[in-house]
Amino acid sequence: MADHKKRIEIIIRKLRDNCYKITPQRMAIVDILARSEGHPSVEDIHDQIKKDFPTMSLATVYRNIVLLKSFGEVLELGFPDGSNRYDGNKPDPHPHVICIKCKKIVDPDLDILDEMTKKVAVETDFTILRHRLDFFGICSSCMAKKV
Amino acid sequence: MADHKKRIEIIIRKLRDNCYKITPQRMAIVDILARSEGHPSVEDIHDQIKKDFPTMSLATVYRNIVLLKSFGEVLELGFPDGSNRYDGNKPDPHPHVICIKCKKIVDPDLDILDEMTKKVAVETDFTILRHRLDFFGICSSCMAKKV
DNA sequence: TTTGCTGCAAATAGTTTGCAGAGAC
DNA sequence: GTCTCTGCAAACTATTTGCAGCAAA
Repeated sequence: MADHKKRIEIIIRKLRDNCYKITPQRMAIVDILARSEGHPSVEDIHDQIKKDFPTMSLATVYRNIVLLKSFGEVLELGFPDGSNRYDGNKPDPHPHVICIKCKKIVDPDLDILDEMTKKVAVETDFTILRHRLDFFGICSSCMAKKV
Repeated sequence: MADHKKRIEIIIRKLRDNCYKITPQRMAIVDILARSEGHPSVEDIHDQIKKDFPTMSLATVYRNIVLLKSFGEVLELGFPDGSNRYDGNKPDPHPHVICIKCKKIVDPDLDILDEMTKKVAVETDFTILRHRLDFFGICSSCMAKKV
């Protein structure tokens, strides 16, 4: 079974288990988030769904994202400039590499991060629960364009 | 000379060099940011200055922070929950360890970060310009309180 | 004196909420 | 049939902006 199909099943089960209803709008949002290779924004999700549900309201997108976040099934990526992007495919915190030109977001593999977390815990005497690591730069295709 | 005094001098020189006026309100903001051990928010800065300038407006704080950011003399730490904190003492990007209980922010030493940045650049084929690394956890004193 | 700065208030953008009707179960 | 969900519009919060008077240089 395709990866995103599994994610959709997991999310639906969580919704049912917690007595939430499966509405077409909610399903459409879950569907986009579960695929979410591109880390869509609320606007992206809303725009995409409006093709099928012209009356879909932004409030519904926001409400469902809050709900899915509360289950830990969506990762919210808030950026300093105020923009928010979402990942419902890999909802656990992981590093991101962000192109400041085209806004593309890539997920790198970084095995040293766990080791680093331990070092930080020792040094600061904190109990570390989670982290957030973003690299900002320019991707190779934007670099080639030299815009 | 104390560290923050140097920072204040550096910032004042930049302002003068760029023909910006040195007003009492601006100085008060620079002063707080240059000390900024605690990574204050705009509200923090505003509240603190209102003791001396009861008419100080939030708009002035925002405007001056924008100005200082444009010189690279203040680091803005925007968080996913929408809150913003500022560091005018160490304005270059550096990792933070944040207590989710008392909101204290500590700066750890992390020398592996440069190495990690290089690895990411190779792996993703990005030109990395800057990064943002935050660890979220509970500090030892909040841990002891067990609230 | 000149020009930029401040304080106020209004505008803005992103997100949340109240309410009445629609729809899932 | 019950109770949650949705869509709409209004509310809200953090930040920005227009303007007239004020003050640094």
